[in-house]
Amino acid sequence: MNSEIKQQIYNLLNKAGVSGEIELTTPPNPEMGDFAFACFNVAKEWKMSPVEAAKTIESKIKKSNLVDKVQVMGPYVNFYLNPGQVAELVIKDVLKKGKKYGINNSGKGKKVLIEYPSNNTHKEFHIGHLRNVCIGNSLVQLYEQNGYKVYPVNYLNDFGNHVAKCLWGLQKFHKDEKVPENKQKWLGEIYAEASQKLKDNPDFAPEVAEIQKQIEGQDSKIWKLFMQTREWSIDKFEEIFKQLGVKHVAVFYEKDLKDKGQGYVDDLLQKGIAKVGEGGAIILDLSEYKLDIALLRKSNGTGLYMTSDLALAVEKFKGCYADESIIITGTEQNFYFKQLYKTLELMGFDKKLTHISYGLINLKEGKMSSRLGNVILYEDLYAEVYEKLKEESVQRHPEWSEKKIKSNIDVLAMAALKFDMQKHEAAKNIIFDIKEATSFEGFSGLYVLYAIARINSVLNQAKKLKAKVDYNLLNKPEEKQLVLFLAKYEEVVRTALLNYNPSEITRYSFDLAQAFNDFYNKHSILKAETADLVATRLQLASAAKNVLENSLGLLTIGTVEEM
RNA sequence: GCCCCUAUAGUUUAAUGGAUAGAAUGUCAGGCUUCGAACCUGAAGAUGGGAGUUCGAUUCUCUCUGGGGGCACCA
Repeated sequence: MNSEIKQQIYNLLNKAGVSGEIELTTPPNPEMGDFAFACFNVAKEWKMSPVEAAKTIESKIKKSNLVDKVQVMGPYVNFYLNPGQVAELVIKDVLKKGKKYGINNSGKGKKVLIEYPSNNTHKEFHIGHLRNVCIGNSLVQLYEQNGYKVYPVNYLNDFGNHVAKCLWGLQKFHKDEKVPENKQKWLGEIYAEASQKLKDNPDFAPEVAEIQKQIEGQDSKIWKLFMQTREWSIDKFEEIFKQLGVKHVAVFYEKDLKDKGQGYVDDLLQKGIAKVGEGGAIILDLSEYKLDIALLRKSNGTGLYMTSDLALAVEKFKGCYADESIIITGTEQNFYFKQLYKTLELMGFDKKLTHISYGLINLKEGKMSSRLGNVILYEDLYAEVYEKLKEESVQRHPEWSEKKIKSNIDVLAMAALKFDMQKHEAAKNIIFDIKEATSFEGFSGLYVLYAIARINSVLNQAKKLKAKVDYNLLNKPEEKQLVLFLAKYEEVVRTALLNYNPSEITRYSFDLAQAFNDFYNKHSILKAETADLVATRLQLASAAKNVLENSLGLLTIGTVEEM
């Protein structure tokens, strides 16, 4: 809620004898008031029943300009705000602050590294990576807009076992094939195929291990192929990142970190923290922290993900002076990251490390895995959404040029996808239904964009007229609800950042669009009864547009004039 | 086998221990000579089972059942 409103209600409660931290809630129904103070805690303090406490507060409270009425309902003290007063306060604030409305300065002077999506070369970029990027993009925005200095970085794993598998498959089954146009996709498919073959026939394992050794040893037999295929992958990723609006300030590659990581493993071994385990592998016994045993190096001497991750943690902080490093991965790596962070701690590494994880995307048909064939590739998904939107747009706007249609859909398709990826809390597994994602009805990015397009249409049709803005005219329930929604935005931004949870913004932007549509359908803006009311409602509409755009901006979703 | 996460309308989901569990979609019934119907209004529809803590539990604890993930050479 708007801090000014909050402060005024706090003051009233303080004067009525309530001390300490005050929390206000929203009553279940607007007829029961706009804000509520629950008296359970204060009742304990005053040694009376919550109902008595509420009555005591009511009798001591004085009304103000802003607060029209105070009414007790059971253990709650409910506040009714004056519609004109609250409208003036909120709308003026929104229009004055513009793009800066809703954000705060909580991050001033703080620096944060955000690492995402840290995907693998030689594999597909699928819908799970899309979810990662969407969450990462939004976190970058949330931090940046709230005053933090943000360093978005990426870590491409170009040197792991998956590369060996892919190159093995390529050499064994696709050696003389003509390389298709979409090379990255081709490599991804070969990787998936190789994984499957290896699973079906474990006898191939030594061949893959040999290739892994060749790669790590920069053997000339494989190095050229490795570097070339690596580049194919990276080029495509860069293209995708550009389209999604990701701006990494630095990219780290496992290729460059593995040796350093091996050095840290040697150190740990020398210090007696790590030891030689079964079969000669280097391990770290973390069982006293209930983290089992971490494997730092394979028995054949080659590295693992952990090996390079030790070096990455250190290298990331060089060149930027961040206080904290955030990394975004799937929840399946939760345990691994606990092990990694504990290992770093034992190494003496003392930076703040935060692991944000997001749930798996399950398809209606079953689990998503890049090892199996049932993946939805980002490119395919985008193409499908794009086509569907194009069909709709051409139908609605036959007079639009192809160029205009394209530039419009570029924005709409991205909005649809990014919104859909952030509908739910990051940590939750989600079930992805392509039909729903491409339906554009209800809880979708297009719904919000449509509300903005309608506001634009109204604003463009408004004629200059002699009229006086008078916020007291905004006395309809739908107008007041819309105003209260606008006021709530600050708090939504604050908690979304606190919980690392952009989905709170997503939901808010939809709720706000809904509140506007409700108002729009019941009351005419341009044909309102008086010129003054027209002018005032235009202000309300502008404010709604402003906050809708701000909230979508945090989700890195752009908007269109018309659609 | 051990550890972690999770269970809310037909489906996808929301709810710092607090008021009548909120949406979307689907179904049914309505609304464009009225600022853009990719919209709006209305109806029916949910907390997996059992115990416990509490004035009060979707929320905390235990247990059972179901789902997901992880657990030494994958990432």
